[in-house]
Amino acid sequence: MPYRRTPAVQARLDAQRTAVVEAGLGLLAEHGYAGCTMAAVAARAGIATGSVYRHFPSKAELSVELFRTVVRREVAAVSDAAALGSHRTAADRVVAVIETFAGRALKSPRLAYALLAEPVDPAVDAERLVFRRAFRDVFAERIAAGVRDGELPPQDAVLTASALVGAGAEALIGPLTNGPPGPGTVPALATFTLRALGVPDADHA
Amino acid sequence: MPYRRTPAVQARLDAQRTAVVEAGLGLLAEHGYAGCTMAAVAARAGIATGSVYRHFPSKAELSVELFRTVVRREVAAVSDAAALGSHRTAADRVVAVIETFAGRALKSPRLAYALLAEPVDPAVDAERLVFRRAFRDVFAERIAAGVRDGELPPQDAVLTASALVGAGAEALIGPLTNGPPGPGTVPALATFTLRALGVPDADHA
DNA sequence: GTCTATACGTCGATAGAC
DNA sequence: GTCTATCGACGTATAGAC
Repeated sequence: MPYRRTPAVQARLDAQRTAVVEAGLGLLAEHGYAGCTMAAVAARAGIATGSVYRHFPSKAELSVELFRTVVRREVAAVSDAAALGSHRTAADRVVAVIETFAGRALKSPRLAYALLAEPVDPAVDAERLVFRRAFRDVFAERIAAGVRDGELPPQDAVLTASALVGAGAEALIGPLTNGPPGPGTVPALATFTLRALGVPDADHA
Repeated sequence: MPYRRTPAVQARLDAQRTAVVEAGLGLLAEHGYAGCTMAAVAARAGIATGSVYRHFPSKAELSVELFRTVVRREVAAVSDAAALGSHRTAADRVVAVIETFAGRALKSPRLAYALLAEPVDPAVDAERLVFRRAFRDVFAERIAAGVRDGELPPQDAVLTASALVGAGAEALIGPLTNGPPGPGTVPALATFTLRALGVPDADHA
């Protein structure tokens, strides 16, 4: 009779895989990809180095999995922030996304840097493009709605959305790398966003 | 008597190195990093694959050299664009940088994509950070001047500069990847830039 | 330019599930 | 008894220090 994987074994394997991912996320948040060595991940997960390869064929694949997990979490957070409330302007919602993301980033600077800018394997780099498109879509939907309602001046919603994604990411990289971020970063970014959307300064002073 | 490298030999080596870089730049512009295999570079330079390693110890190092060469060229182009003329506003100069970069990018889409977003070796990724800082500094100088003169509303010049770098880069990635770029891209980016700087729409309608 | 340190990925041996 | 999951040390490549 051939060997069959019993539910108990499968459950243990699943738990082990989860432990690996959790360990990786912890290391990512503390030391970025630089601290995510296979040996360190294994040690934190309580298994041997070689055993990690039972779940992920290479470090690159593990890194991609970690990246995707973090991205899912962040996209959910900003989507929620954008959806909250029922009578808010489109500009308000876009700003809420920026503020939410920036706030979370500044609270977990090492993780945010890993997500946004840390030099990484090309496989993870490719995922960054996906990540940005997801964020762009969250923006574009709101901006298009604002333009339709006449709340925002005419503009190419997708282009503005892309630009805001890039602006937010790049503006955070500086504060994330150069020591402690100043307290004015998030408000400054919000002002930038409102101006870029075409909301006159008088309307948000 | 030990082997001495004669001037003639040295000259030939230098010429060969130049040929390698030129070949790499050509391939980069046509097919991005994906087309820059060591074999292809060697073939175009008219030498054997192994000979490339006489000049660059690894593909990563060659890639970094190519990246730096392109970046030098682009930074020079936008710096010139920003410096041109003697009585232009700071906002004008910032927009000129954006328009120059975007215009050049859309004329060499494959090269621009390689420069901005193509997944690459981490060593090149690290260079991207340097590249963006250089662009940021070009912006920040002009923005700070504009704020000092009262031409632009109060703002953190470095933050706005970073944001504009990210915005320009990200806004171009879409058009660069999705087939032929629409003709409205550059003007739309210019409008975004002016608004983000805090120039009222009335002043540039 | 050499040398050391670090990290990825593999492998044979062992323990344990079927 | 057979097959599999796990261990952890090893080979190899590479990067950084001196």
